[in-house]
Amino acid sequence: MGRTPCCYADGMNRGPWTPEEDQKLLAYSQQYGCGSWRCLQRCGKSCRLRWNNYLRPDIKRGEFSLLEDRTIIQLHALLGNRWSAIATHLPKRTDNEIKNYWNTHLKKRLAMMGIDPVTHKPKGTVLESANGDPKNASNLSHIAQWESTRLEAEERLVRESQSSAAASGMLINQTITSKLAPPRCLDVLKVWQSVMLESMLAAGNDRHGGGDSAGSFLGLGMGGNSCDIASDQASALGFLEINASDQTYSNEFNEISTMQLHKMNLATGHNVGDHHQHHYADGVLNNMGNHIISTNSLITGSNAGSGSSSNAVEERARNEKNYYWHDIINMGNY
DNA sequence: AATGGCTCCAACCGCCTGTGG
DNA sequence: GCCACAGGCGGTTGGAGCCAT
Repeated sequence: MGRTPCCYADGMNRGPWTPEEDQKLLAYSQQYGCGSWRCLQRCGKSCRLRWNNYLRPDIKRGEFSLLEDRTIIQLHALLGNRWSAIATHLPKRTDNEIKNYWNTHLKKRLAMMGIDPVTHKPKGTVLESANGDPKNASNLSHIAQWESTRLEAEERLVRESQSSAAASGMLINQTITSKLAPPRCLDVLKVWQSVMLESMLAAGNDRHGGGDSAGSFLGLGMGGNSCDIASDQASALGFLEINASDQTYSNEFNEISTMQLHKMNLATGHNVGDHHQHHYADGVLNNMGNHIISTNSLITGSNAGSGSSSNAVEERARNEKNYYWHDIINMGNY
């Protein structure tokens, strides 16, 4: 069943591209633009692939930097194998290149660290660890809740990006505009931010009404009565602020922060003072880091400070895993 | 020099979605 | 609503190049 692939049509070339074909494709794209790939003696798919992965003028080739490595790992932890989405956050890298790099390098590196490259969790410890232990089961429940929230946020992101693209006419000649435009702002962080905002608002309401909050399940440390809601908002902003140390993203972070600040003020009627931001950012990150790291420790069976482990190798492996989770949490901080 | 194993990556394949008739 | 088609995306593959034996 199914149609015969267009590449099998009579007279269509297949296989590696020749320099002559590349020249023709370049000339064609310069003359007619990108978006219609029915040219040469190649199927449109093949032309698009060749252009996007090889001929495009703004492609950066060669070794991946440490920053790029970490960004890929962190985005993969959040997005999974959604290479095109990951590629939008790595200027000048193609989804195909990132996918290849992941499969040939990063996957192995994570495996060597004892981390499952699919789930980004320590290998062979998460599922077995519940074992009826209520503490571990509770942590698994936290992970599941977080995962569920993440998926919902991603869905929302996709819907928003599709509608905004359609509204602004971006669908016309989408390929070239998306390739030549500056890197889009860190959608993942925006999603994260929105999740945190919702969590904070829920926490704020709970503070008045009592009960468990979404914020507390995320380990944001918002349960204290001494925190006011504006401070909590500032903490979310601060999360972005301190992640903006990389110059590449700092302008976008500032833009996002400003927008989010405005959004929060509108939503709550409170003003979020700048002086709050860094202070609470540290708190949020520490709380998040401690929460997930402590969760990780629990899951892997380690017990920080217990002194029960005399094995230095195991200790180092645990530390590496903790740093790994810190990297995930500090996404964009490099 | 020949050979076999391994790595890397460009290109292909199959599925899905959007669009227009 | 249905169909045909093009484009997008993620998974997979084939072959070139490298290296050890």
